[in-house]
Amino acid sequence: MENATKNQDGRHLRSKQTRQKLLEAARDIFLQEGFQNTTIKQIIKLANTGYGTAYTHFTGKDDLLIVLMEDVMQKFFDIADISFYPSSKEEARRMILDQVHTFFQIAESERDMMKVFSEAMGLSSAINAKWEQIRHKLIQSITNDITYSQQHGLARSDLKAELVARQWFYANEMYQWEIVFNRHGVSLDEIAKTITIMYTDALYL
Amino acid sequence: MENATKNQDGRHLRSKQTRQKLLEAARDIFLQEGFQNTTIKQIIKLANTGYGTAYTHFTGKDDLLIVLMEDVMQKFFDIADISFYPSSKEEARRMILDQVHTFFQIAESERDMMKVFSEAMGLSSAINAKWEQIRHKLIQSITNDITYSQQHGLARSDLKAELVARQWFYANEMYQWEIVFNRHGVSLDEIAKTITIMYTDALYL
DNA sequence: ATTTATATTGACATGGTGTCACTATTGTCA
DNA sequence: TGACAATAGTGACACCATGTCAATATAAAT
Repeated sequence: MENATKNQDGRHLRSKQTRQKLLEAARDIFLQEGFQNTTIKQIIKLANTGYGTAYTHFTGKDDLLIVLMEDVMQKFFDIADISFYPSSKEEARRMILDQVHTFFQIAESERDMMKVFSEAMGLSSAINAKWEQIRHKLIQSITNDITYSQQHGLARSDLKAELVARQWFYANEMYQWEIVFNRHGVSLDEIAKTITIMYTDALYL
Repeated sequence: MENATKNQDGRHLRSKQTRQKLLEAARDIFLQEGFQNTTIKQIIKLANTGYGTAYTHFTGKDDLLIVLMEDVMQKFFDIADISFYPSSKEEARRMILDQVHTFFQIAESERDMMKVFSEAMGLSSAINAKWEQIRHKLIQSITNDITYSQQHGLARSDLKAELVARQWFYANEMYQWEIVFNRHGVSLDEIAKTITIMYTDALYL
């Protein structure tokens, strides 16, 4: 009666275990094969379930990956929740630099999964929509930070906060992909520093 | 004898015509259906050729689109070739604003094709590589412009030109996609102005 | 023990792809 | 001109992944 979650069946338990097996198998295969090359067959084989089973728990490959994305997404959302109430340009710069570092470090630590996401974004509109959520939340958060700075006389007010926020976010996002794919000889640190200086020198008074 | 191009067969001519028919049909279908939903079947039907014919002229869907991309790519390359020798911050700002406008205007005028490219980039690594060429060329060009400005005492020299160039390009590219997909109420003009001001105020002395 | 509810299963229909052996067309040369 | 060569075009076919569904297995309830 108190057990509010659900009918605490053994059935339900079995179902949850199967689902979990599928998710873990999917993770392994995705990491090994990438999104495109992964087939349901491979996943159910590793998970040791029947073919149709995958479809009773998930709507398809996309859905499987989306669930796996959610962990990583949370890390990004956490960045948006960092408080931002600087009282000077210098303080703002320090705080922003920290955020950029955090952002880039997620890219590094989750590199392999991020590669899969990147591939899957182009292949699945559902996954794309999921990523769009991250974008939206982070841009929203940056917009708030800029607005705060403007209202407290720290930042120039002649530009629309949201337009500036997008510009800033895009630079971050794209550099993040560069880091994921190791496209650069330049250190993560120097990138963070450079883009932060450009941003804060343009925006803050 | 003088006809250096090739064996001036009627065969060769016929072949060229078939190829052209396929390209035109592909263009129509791509615009109508998008990349993913387009099938070779649809293309060859519209082009009035046999199924296998498409494969003798092109390696597949990707290849067809890549050839169609080349026209548009040229427009982007043209931007990179615009000369840039400003003698003051103000002049630099004007010139850069012009470039941004041009860049955005391509997005607008080629909107439908750009949408197809965008979709296809995620689906085909060959097409992705093609787009990467555009990125590379434009970033290279911006890097040169920054270096010139630094060497002539117009721009700060404490930042690596290439890092700044990437940051700038990414903002442009991402906003361009927004324009392509009409994601914004804000005018193209205000976007161009905002990002240019941010960029030049940060970089130029 | 019987019935009901839920979970699992794999065979099947579907649809697109790329290949390849074959046909058709055009050019060449004796 | 007729035979042969070279090139272009063709569509049937094998392949493979997907998602569905009717059937089956397992657990719960009575």
